[in-house]
Amino acid sequence: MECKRENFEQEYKREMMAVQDSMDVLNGKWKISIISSICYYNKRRFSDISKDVVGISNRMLSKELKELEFNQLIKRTVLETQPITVQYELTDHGRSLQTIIKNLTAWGVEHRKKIIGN
Amino acid sequence: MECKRENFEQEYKREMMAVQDSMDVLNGKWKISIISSICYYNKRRFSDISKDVVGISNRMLSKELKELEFNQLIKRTVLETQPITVQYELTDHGRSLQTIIKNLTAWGVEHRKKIIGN
DNA sequence: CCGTATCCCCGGGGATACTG
DNA sequence: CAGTATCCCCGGGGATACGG
Repeated sequence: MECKRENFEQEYKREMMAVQDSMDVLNGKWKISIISSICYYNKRRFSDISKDVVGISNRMLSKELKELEFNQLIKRTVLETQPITVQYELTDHGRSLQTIIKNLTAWGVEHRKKIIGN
Repeated sequence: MECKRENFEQEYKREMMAVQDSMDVLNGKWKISIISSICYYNKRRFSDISKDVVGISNRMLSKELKELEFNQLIKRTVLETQPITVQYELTDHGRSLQTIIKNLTAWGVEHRKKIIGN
């Protein structure tokens, strides 16, 4: 009994930590939107993402993309066109967020219905 | 064809908006952790959550709880004990985040394996 | 086209102390 | 116990301009 309680607590601590790990990667005003954009189109260029994610500045897009690349969620490819273009795509690891994004989308729709109204 | 393209774009815009709606509610350093805590225990008091969510201050906990209540994710109940205690629990709407939290937990575990190491 | 460099500001959030 | 009230600071993030 006492033992079970301890396992319960430990298991809980682990889960909390895991959730935090996820949020650390996904936090920031734009991350999820950027991933969504790339995910939706499979491959997407800097300027395209910039248009998709309404309101984001070059500075922030660049910064967020770097972090996502650092966390191995996306892959950056320079295309030797003239002028140079850069393509971003999800890695397998990044693609594994698809379920979460879908759920967030669905939940957002429900939330709007219920709370935001209209 | 042209028409299909337009539908595609429109659908995409909608999904982006929905994701943003979700993130607007869930953003902030502590929200998901707080929800996780309440979700895991079903009912949870202020001081308990304060212990669960390591590092959070009274000020922030209070603020985040208010926002969650405003967005109808949690329900606040004052118990007429001596001294007064306050109980928080998820609403149906809040509980509908359970899937997302589970996915985030699972993803966090994978991410730690893959990137953070150990 | 794809960023970087600067400058600047606001508010998220920490620390601490205090009340019903 | 469950918050408020203050004070304060840092860095997230906007705007603009510039470089390869």
